[in-house]
Amino acid sequence: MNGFENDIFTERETLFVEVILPLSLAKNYTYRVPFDLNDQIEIGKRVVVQFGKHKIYTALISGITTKPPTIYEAKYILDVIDSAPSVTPTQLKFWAWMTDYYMCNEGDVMAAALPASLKLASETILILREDFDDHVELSEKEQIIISTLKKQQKLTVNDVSKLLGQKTIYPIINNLLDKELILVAEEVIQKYKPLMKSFIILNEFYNDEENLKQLFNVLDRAPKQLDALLAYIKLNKGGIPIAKEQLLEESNCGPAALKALTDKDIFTVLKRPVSRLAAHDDDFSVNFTLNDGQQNALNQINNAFEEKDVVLLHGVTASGKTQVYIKLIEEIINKSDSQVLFLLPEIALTTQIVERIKKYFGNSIGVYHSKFNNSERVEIWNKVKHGAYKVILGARSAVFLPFQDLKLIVVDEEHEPSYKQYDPAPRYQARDSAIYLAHLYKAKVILGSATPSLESYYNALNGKYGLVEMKERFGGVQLPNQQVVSIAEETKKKSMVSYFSSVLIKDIDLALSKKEQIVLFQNRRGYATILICATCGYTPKCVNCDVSLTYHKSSGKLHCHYCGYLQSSVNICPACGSVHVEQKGFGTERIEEELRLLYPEITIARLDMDTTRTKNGLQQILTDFQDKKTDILIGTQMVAKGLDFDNLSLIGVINADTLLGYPDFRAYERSYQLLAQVAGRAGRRADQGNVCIQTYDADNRIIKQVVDNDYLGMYNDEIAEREKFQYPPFSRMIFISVKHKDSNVLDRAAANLGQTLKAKFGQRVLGPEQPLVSRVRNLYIKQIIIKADKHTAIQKVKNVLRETLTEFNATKDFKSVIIQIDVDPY
DNA sequence: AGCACGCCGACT
DNA sequence: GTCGGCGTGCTC
Repeated sequence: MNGFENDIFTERETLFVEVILPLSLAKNYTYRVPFDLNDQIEIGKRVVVQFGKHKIYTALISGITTKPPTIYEAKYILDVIDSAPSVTPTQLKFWAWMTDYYMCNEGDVMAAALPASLKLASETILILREDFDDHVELSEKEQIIISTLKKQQKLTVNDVSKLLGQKTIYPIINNLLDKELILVAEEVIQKYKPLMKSFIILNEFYNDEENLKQLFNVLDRAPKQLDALLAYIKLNKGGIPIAKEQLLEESNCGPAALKALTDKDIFTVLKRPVSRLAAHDDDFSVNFTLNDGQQNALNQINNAFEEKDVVLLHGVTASGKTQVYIKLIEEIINKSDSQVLFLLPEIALTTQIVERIKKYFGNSIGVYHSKFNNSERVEIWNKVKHGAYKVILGARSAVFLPFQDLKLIVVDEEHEPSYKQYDPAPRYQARDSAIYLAHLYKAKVILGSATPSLESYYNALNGKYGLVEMKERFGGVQLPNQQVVSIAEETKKKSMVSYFSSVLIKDIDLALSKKEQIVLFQNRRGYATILICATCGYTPKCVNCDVSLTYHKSSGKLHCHYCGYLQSSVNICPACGSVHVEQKGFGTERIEEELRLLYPEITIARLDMDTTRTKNGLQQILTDFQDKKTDILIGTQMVAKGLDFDNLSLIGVINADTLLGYPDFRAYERSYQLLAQVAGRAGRRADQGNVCIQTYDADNRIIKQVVDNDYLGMYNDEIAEREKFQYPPFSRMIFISVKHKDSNVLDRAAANLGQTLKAKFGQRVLGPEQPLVSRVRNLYIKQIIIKADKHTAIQKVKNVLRETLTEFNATKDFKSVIIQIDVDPY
């Protein structure tokens, strides 16, 4: 073969691409490239492929090869969507790492990483054939479908299912296809549509002054149209089209006048895509100076970055960590044209801190979190990709953005549990993932917290991370005065009024008399009242899950907090017929009610999952509190995070025991963090604030440590416990959840898997054990834990585990057993 | 994920 | 018998 022939051969070479589908599939799939798309193929570009008989998906090219697959015939890709890769090679590396580290599928990561609008999917639709024969005999159901199609020309598969009220519909659809009455098509839903707005421009003809003068004369008798024209001339800057809204606002004419002018060809209307994202002010300016403590911290951070890639900034509440971050960010983006990622817990992103940072960085800042809709997310994605955003404030999913030149990642409140995604896969820790991401970009990471996670502090003390401490509160703000009230004692003295101790009541009265605001904290996620029959002890339970239902006053119904099951409340015990059905336990809703009885004239608001479900719910509650429309705010964990109010002087913790009693090795650490955080909200500016902690366990060391502000004491106690029982950071944990709808099958499966794993890892395997809630959504659950020794290569453990699970799932009896893996489950 | 195929109980 | 639900396997 000579070179010539070879050249021709390469030109017509058949290419195959390996693609990632946004589905939870164990492997990637190979498609064949039609010749005419050969030169468009590039890793990171999105392609349209058919997967299965009906569905069309957006897939991502992850590899290119010329070797055809041997055991099957590859399908052709249908199209290439992108002209330039949507996903960068660095992102793909990050995805691969996440897939491997968190033991999930690449498709899981893709599904989580790409904004929904970048993933098109198809929907099967039915349409009536033009040549269809009206005389064919039809069954009743077929009749329904056909007559509906005559009325509305297309139906989705889902519509048909609803129309007939049954799940199995494909046989019916197939019959209709056979009878040549309908066609099915795949309609690809293009999810991202740029937002189009109307712009107005004056016909060129009137650029000539003489013509314009004439126009004025003509319009003399149409004052509204004249107004519109004058407004146009006023706004006009060198013939750039003017937004219709702006023109309407400036003139006092209505749309009718504009329409008249357009009809006369004096104005032309142009449709143009505009950004959905609100524009901010001009360029940024960081115009404050750090105090000595902050400047010192900044210098130390910069010094530490010389040797370490990660620095932990441990600063007490109100020490002004944010100012330090801002200076640090400013230095970075001034020095080079690079990017900074600023991670925050979800909840903090809707509050003041964002406004504060926006103030400094203006237009070059982007915000990314779950409350944004899809189209907004794509716009942010693109702006990050093109480098228009220098600073990105985001919740955990912001680690997936297509950064160009990332130089720094700030992880604020690094101890926050919300950095961990629990469901669905990828079950990733955004803080830990950010550290790997930074490594890929050769960027630095700063972890900040007033109460660092034990892992991070341990890493810092052991030299893996740099450590910078800020011990002074900003502007000499005093620590709040914290008091612990024993509920047990007050109950004995009969001085409790409902859930409130005499001490707390006194504090509330005092604050109210001074017109200061109050936050009451109750760590029960919104709802907690369960019903119990006083006669027989019966408690209504969820039909799908092994949990008691909780009573919601607002809906008057019983809710399952795990699967969303709803049923009406009971007045008569279904088990024994007794009418003595009582409420037990208390959540924020109950506290609110009791408080209203005590303080009927006071404005009370509630902040929890129930009241913040809507897009603006949270913001509204916070704004009202800020504007002092609310006197008392009752809330769950949410109140602990990122809130910063001038006039807040009292924080009451209704019951600290619910935190401490949690059966988890991290319960004490979490309790400390939460209580310290809550306390830190009191009196950030004004005089010394007050914190009142009610508890049955007044001697608990964690409560003492919170009151004494003794982080180090807490750390030392806890780290000793962790070492003793070989919990992280002295080991690595992998949780394996085994689920099945049959509890007997589950028991055997879990026991079998536990045994197999014990044979390979010995003592490091714990369980199978029954979790707290042993049935969710009709699936029984057991848990196996692997505590991998810190010194053994975790990679090896994972490899063995992977093999074991593949083998396990191939076992005949256990095929339908669902296995979920959670690496670093905290 | 979502569809086909095959098995099995319930209902005409 | 037949219809429809449900479990299982497969998709390049």
